[in-house]
Amino acid sequence: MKIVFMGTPDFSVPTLKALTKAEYEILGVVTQPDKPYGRGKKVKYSPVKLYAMEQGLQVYQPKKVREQAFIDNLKKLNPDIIVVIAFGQILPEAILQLPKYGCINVHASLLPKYRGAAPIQWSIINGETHTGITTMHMDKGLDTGDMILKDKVMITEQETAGLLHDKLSKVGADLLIKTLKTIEEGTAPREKQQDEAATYAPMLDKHMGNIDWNMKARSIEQLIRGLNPWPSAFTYWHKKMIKIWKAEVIKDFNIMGNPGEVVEIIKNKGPIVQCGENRLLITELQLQGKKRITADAFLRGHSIALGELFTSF
RNA sequence: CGCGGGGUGGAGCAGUCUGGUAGCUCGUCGGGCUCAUAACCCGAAGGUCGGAGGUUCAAAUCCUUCCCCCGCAA
Repeated sequence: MKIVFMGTPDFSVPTLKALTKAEYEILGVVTQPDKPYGRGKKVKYSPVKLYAMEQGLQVYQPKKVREQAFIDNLKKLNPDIIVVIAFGQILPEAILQLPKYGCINVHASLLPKYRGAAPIQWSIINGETHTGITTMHMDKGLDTGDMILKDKVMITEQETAGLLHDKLSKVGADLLIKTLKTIEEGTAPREKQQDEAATYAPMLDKHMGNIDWNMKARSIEQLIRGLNPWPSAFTYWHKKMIKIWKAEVIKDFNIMGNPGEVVEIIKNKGPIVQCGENRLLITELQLQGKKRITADAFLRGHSIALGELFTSF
């Protein structure tokens, strides 16, 4: 089975790694073009490119995969199948139909739920108890193709998007190898998605992390975990941005003060903030320009007074 | 050369502008109080103030340079 791999971020790497370990013939690795990235605006390679180079694999970085030159190139390679995982570009029909076995995709949710760019984060933000990986035959739509295999993963109460991301990327690698085997053997299942049951997990943006203290404590806590490590949940205190990395829901339906108000300070733990429903004990945070520290450590150097407000600007 | 914040005993901060014996809140160790304590009281240890060079009678503080961490923006 001759394979072309398409992927870009960390999430894709374990799958590429699994393919190389399973000794599939990888004709080429397609990843997003190098861009200035990070502080100082330096050009950095994508994680997939770094790994591919390390393995001596041929790397392709078309600006747009729909360019004819790239498609011609792909035809010359003549792959049996194209494996796509978190690549970052939409594939045109011409590519979808090019390989004998088509293009298969590894998606980080149990389809048809959480189609789209950020399924991992949204599953936590929405308080799901489980999610998973689905492999599918790609079609024109966004994550709408016929499903092949699925693997379910539980979401724990402590789960952050980062942890779940790492778990799922490994599960995805294993599931892809299984999927390829079934395709080779001709035993691959093929199940249509029920579009009525579909939900979307749109791309995250920074503003989502701005905590609205009118929300329920539970929802805010899920938001904090779902946006950890990126783009992170934050609020403002004395005009300075503070990222909230960890918090616990404190159940008490009595309202004390306004949403966002510090209503209690627990020594050696952190401040308790009133929310729209229940309260939140902040246990780990990060002041702008500073390192991420426990709320306990924060309180040794800064004094937060009762009645102070966390605000959204 | 994208913008900006920061590196001070084990932790988190102040002090830097306006050079002059290194401070605060904790932690640690010893002692006391207490039925008891993470509470309170008394005492102690612990710092080449990120590295290098320079200015000065004197540098955490001023100048030059390097290293590292972080926020924004991408």
